[in-house]
Amino acid sequence: MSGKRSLIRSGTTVDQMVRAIGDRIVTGYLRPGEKLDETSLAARFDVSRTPVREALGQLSAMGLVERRPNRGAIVAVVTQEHLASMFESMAELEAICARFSAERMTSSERRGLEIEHQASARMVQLGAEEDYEYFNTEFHTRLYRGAHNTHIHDLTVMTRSRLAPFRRAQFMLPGRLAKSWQEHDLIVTAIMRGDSVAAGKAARDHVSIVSEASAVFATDDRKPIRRDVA
Amino acid sequence: MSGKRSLIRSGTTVDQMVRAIGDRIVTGYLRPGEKLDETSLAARFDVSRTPVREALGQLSAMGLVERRPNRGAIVAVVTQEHLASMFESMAELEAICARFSAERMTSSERRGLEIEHQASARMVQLGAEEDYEYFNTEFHTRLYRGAHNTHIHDLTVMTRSRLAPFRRAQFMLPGRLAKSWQEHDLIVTAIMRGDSVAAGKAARDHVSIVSEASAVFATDDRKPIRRDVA
DNA sequence: GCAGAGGCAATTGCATGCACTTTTTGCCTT
DNA sequence: AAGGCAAAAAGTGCATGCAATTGCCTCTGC
Repeated sequence: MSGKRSLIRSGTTVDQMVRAIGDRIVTGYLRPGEKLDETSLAARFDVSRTPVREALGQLSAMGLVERRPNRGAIVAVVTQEHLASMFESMAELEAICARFSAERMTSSERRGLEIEHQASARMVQLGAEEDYEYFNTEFHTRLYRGAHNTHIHDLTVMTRSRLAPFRRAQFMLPGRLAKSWQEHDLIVTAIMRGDSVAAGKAARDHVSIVSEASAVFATDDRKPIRRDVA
Repeated sequence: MSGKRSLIRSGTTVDQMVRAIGDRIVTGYLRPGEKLDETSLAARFDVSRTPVREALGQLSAMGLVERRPNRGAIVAVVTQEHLASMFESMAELEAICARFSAERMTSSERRGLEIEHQASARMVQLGAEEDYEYFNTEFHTRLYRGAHNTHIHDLTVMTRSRLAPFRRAQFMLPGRLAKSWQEHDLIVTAIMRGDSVAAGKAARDHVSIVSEASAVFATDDRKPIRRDVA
């Protein structure tokens, strides 16, 4: 290899590739269907093809990329039907997390959730979409952790990341911010009073609404797919 | 490479390795904590280290093996806590599948489920454990499919396979066969009358009981781990 | 006798090379 | 001019080789 591995953080080269490529997929920088050329990727990141290949294999196991034997890899393309199934699953998973959270969160976790949630109200007033999105992620992560079930946590995070590209622009919809906050409020309130059934229902409804909001963007099938890797 | 790839079926070599190693883990032939030596595995399957490495990477992404950078891979070792979380998740996932199945199964799917279920009664009478276990797998698979949600299906199958090593001997427990059948019967009945709530509850309870039965075997921490790969 | 340092064997991580498959391009035929 | 075929180009799949890291063993010093 020429010089020091400049960009990206530490870990083995393969891990770096998984993160680098995975991030680009999750953030929507690489679009579904886009071709992932081993040689180009290797050149782009200044490594040999071997770690790139391994990374693609792992991403394929995670469902983020699709591998066609002898025909290269592409960013996983999801059908409308599969997308719907993922959103529905997400709703159920979040419902479980919320339900468990209502039953199991420690008092300090409850406090943290409440505080963060109240703080986010400010973002709504200011219409600070980016900031709110950050809070939003935090909020949901708290629910996943609060469930005190590592496996559910993993499944949920995984599903969430696969949905990420399709949820990207949801807060652009007018009034979505305030509505989101109100939905969060229902969840928080239910969790606070330990009402697991209500918490589950509120969380499920929340995701369902996000799902519908996202469908708008999912259906506007965007331009022909072809962009440079870097 | 020396000759034709003899054993195992088709696909790329990496896929074969994933299946071969994954199967050995899922079936309990390779035990949690067991070291997975790249060179030995490569020699065992008569391939080079490259596909073995890739396979280990993918299995690691699936959670079946654990990779310690520069220190080799081992069969994923699950703590009691993580095991419990997986069983709990499994109960919830099965509950979802049963609930959706009650709502969505086509009449032909319902018919198939009922017929298969009734047929399995015979296995119980005969005490045919192996046969029943096969029917059992079929039964649950029908539930996963009946949910008509590919993502939930995938999550459930994945979780199930990770639990497989720990459920192996559950039917050895005396009377477990008959009890299992009765639990299935509750699920089937609920699905047949479209009672999604009852179906979900019955499925959750079913898994919970399996979980307890399995705990017996999970806790008897077995002999020191060291066995030949082949 | 034990703790720590140094060196050696074993194993992993990555790069490179070659064979095979797929895709493209250009020519020929109709 | 369009279709089809063939050869070449591109790209994937796997094997092999080498550098680097780890773990172990020994040897030394206390």
